[in-house]
Amino acid sequence: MSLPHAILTALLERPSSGLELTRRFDKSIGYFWSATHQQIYRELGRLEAEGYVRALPAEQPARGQKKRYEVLPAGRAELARWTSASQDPKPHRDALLLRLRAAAVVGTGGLKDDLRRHLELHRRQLAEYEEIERRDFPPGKDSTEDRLRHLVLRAGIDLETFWTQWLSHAVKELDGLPGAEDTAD
Amino acid sequence: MSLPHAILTALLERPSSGLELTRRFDKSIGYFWSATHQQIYRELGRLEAEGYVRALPAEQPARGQKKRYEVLPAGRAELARWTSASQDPKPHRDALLLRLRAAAVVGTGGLKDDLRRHLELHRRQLAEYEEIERRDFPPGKDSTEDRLRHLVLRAGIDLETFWTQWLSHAVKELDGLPGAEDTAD
DNA sequence: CGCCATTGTGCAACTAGTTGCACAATGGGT
DNA sequence: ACCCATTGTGCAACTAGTTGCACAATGGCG
Repeated sequence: MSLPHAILTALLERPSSGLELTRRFDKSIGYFWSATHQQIYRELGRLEAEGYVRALPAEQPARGQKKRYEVLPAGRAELARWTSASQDPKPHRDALLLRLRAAAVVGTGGLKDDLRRHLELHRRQLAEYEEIERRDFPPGKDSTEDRLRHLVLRAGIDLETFWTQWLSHAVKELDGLPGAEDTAD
Repeated sequence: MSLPHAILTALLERPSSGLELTRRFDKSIGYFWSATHQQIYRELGRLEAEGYVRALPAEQPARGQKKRYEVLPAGRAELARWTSASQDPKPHRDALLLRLRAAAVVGTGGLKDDLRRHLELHRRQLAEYEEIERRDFPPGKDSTEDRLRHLVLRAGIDLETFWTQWLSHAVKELDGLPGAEDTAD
């Protein structure tokens, strides 16, 4: 139940319209909390109904009209409450690990190619994060806000580093294995 | 849409009743694909209806009765198909990173304690994985199946290692920061 | 001027996962 | 013999996330 809080955070960083939010969710925030535009519009409606955000008044509130939202004090308070409240980690779900485990039973046929593909995707993501780090966090930028945001980015970088290493290892390991016995019935 | 495949994998490793499956999902498989007993029972019903598994016949098919399920050939084929089909990685969702980012805007009050708590949880999980590695994968156990399962376990170990390191670093960083300014309005 | 691709907003239906409860059988204690 | 805690199975309702579509405004192009 964190999408509303992700939106509040994004709106506090900068008041935006639904579409702008959607774009920003495709970058930065979306790296660890993704959302489609449909989710975002729906949630903006709810947040407005609850008095957490409001639409900045526009002359023409017609349909295909840009509506910018800003966070109200109640929204900021709610975000602060949520942020500091203790939360249990959600259980992981990783389909790739599950498939590898299944492959131990039904054979590794076909899986190897997909591992390679994932490796490539993670390499790309890692490169993107490193580019962001270079661009947004040059030495010297270390206000409190910068340090915290940098910390989040470091998590992304280290995670992608882990995945590229593990996947490289996995691919190598599968290459050394007997291979695709009983792939399908 | 992988719960049915997680269940098929578990049942191929060993035919089980709903409750046995539930227990095994609290260990091993559940480490990367968690499920509650309610989900499992519901899914077993579906898998049976689709002809992927069947209940081993018991004398008294009454209510509080153990029912053991086994995988049918169609189920194995479906699992093999799913395992080797290419799948895109699901977008991540990590509430802790989101909260950290929110904290850059609304202050870090309260968050630090929870980071420490999470650090402790990840340390415990890491220790558990390492114990499993010692117990189940002594040197020499390296059949194809063992190698694949070990690979999965390694992913778990490396992930928990990452989290403990990152969280240690994050806690240290927060300690050096001005602290809980505008925590709540 | 009219067409139509693009931008921006949104609803509705569906799927997956979670929470809360119910209830039968079993087996040990009194 | 009876109680009741534990084990095992399951339904129903709810919440969150995804997919598919719809439709208005804008602006460039023939």
